[in-house]
Amino acid sequence: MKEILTENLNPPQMEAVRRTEGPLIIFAGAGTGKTKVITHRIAYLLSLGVAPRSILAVTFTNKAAAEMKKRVIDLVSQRYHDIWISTFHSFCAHFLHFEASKINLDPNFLIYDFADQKNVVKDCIKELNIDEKNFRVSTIVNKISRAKDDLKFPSDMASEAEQLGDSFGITTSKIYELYQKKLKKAGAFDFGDLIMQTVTSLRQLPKMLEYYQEKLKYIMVDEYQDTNRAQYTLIKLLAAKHRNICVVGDDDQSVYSWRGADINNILDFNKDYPNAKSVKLEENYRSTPKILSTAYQVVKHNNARVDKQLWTKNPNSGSVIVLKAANENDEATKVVDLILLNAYKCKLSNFAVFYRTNAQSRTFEEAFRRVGIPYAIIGTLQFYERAEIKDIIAYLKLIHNPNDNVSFKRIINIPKRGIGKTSIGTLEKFAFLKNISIWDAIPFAAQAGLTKGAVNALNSFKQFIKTFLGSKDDISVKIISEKVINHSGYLKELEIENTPESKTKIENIQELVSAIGDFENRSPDKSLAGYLTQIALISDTDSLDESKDKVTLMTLHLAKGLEFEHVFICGLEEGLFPIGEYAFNNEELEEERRLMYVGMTRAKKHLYLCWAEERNVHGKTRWNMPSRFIVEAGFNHVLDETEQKLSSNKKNLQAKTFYKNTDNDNSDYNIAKDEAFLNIEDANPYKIGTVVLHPVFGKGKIIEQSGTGNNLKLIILFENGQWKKLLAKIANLTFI
DNA sequence: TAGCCCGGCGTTTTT
DNA sequence: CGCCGGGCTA
Repeated sequence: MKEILTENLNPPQMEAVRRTEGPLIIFAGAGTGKTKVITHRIAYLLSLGVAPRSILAVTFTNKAAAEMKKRVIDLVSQRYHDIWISTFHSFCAHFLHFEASKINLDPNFLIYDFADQKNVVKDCIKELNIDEKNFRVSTIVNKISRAKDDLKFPSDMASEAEQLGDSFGITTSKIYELYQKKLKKAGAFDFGDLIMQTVTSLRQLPKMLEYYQEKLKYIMVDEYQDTNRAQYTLIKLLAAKHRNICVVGDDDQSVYSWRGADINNILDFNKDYPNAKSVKLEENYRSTPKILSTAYQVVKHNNARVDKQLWTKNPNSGSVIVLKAANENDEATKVVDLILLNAYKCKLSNFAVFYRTNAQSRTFEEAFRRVGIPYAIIGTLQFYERAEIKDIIAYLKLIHNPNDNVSFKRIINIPKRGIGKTSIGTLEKFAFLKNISIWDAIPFAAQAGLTKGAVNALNSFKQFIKTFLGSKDDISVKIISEKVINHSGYLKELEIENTPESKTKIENIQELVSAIGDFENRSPDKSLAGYLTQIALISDTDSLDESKDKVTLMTLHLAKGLEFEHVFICGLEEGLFPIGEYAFNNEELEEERRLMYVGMTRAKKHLYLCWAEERNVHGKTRWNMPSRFIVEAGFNHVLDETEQKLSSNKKNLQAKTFYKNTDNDNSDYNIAKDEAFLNIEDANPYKIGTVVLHPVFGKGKIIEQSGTGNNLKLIILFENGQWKKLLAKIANLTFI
């Protein structure tokens, strides 16, 4: 058994599997068989006689957890199904649920998602009379979430802000404090709370901590580079006794710092565990040598990284190509053309288009529609984020817990019951003063001054919800949901609307009902509470349905972990990718670069780097320089040629559409002539060579101009070596 | 109360 | 340009 488990592994993989005792860090580069190592390691532990219940493996996504579970079970036998393989969040949710009585908690807690959080923060801002203009709701939610990622309580945020004299932080800490009170009242945790509360409880209850430390003898963490402070602390606490902690990750693929992930957790692993063994998996089974070396050229520009270089036995075929477009439509057209050119030899599901921002997807969507190529946009609006789904879920949440004000407010007037903003505002204020939930305030609606119509509507709504309250634990979630949909008037309103949109909504609701049916067939805990917990923790990024033959479109962030024959990385322009208007700080730039690296290493055979000279952003045209990442990838001539073109200013300078990096296929794709830069003589003060002062970028020299009048565009080389394309009219330049 | 209009704003989002 | 949210009006 032990031999069988390790015989298909390469030497470092084998070492990683066999090193079961003591701290171990596995640097697992893209496509190096990371999941294989983790699953084999679990199987190997079991073969050594380790009890399944002593093993904990944590991942970030449900998809990864499911995949891991499946592969472990494939390797060993079914009877080992009770190994704890789950996401951080579901581990903590289970922990809190299980230990609820010991930590003085209602085990039926709700889990609030981002939208719920925003609603609560909105209420807090109103209640505290804070000027909404200066405190944007999503900014506050993010700040609160970051604080939780760092295990900071409102008081911590307050004292930190006071020390810095940061008035924004002080106000945010007040919002945070009230926010926590509201969540507590509603019996809800947000995602950050799940982790933070678990850590806090374990810290406060040494006996309980000891129990878990003893129980979980072997701990594995996947995607360790993406852990935040709270997750890091959780693992450190749990592993402190046996110290059999194995972390797997790739610092080069750390792209979530903006969500609290700290790349130093992986880079400093050896500081936390000085005797840690380190294994590097560098043999790549996915990509061609060309792709790997090109990706390495880019990522090696980063300083904050452990040096490692992927290599492969794969044959040197395929290509890495730069694709230059005149504008975003041209970019999409060229991508579509190339897919059509190559589609005869492979399936559409072998193609993926990556972009930095969701807004870029529209152009591609239009282009794909135009030629009738099936496509799937991943991640724009997830199933459980759709309004109609959230509405039905809100009904279920309210049935589960009528004190859930967020859900109450969401559906009180959906379908329309004639209870508008004013009524609900009045009732809410009343509830607030009496320190009760809105639900409990309904009997006082008339007293609170609501109109007769509103009072009646509220009462019949209450009656409707009440019909479920007594029996919610006895009838199935599916039946509850069907009753809600049919008897609340929700479905009827959609049917009457009878638009394409409303029809889609009805379909989605039907899909939800069948998903609930699935839940009841699968889940051991079939209660309404169990269902709500489950859906709160799942997203459907795994809705990537590989059975359908479609081109995949997604942001680079979502691409991590996936692979495709043909990968198009689009919008490779300064300011878009790397993103940002002004100069980066180096950390941010390095993260952008890692994102580029992630994108590039998704490609198995063909990698296309696309950029457009001109792009419509927020309704305005922007002129972009090619991304430094294209240059770093070794295509210096893209920049050289652009600069040359800018400085020589010759009409009809010939520009090759593709800059080939291999001698292989696609050489038949034709070269487009480019006339983007015309030589316009024009009486204006912005002569080429003039030195100007820009309020943000400082001193610079005009090296190019195009357009006339209001449309006069200048390309200015600034002192720090950056060049920017600016519209003369709005650039606010002064002559010096 | 509900629907319309206008102004502001505009990365990425595993749970 | 297109979305969202707030405020105004029928």
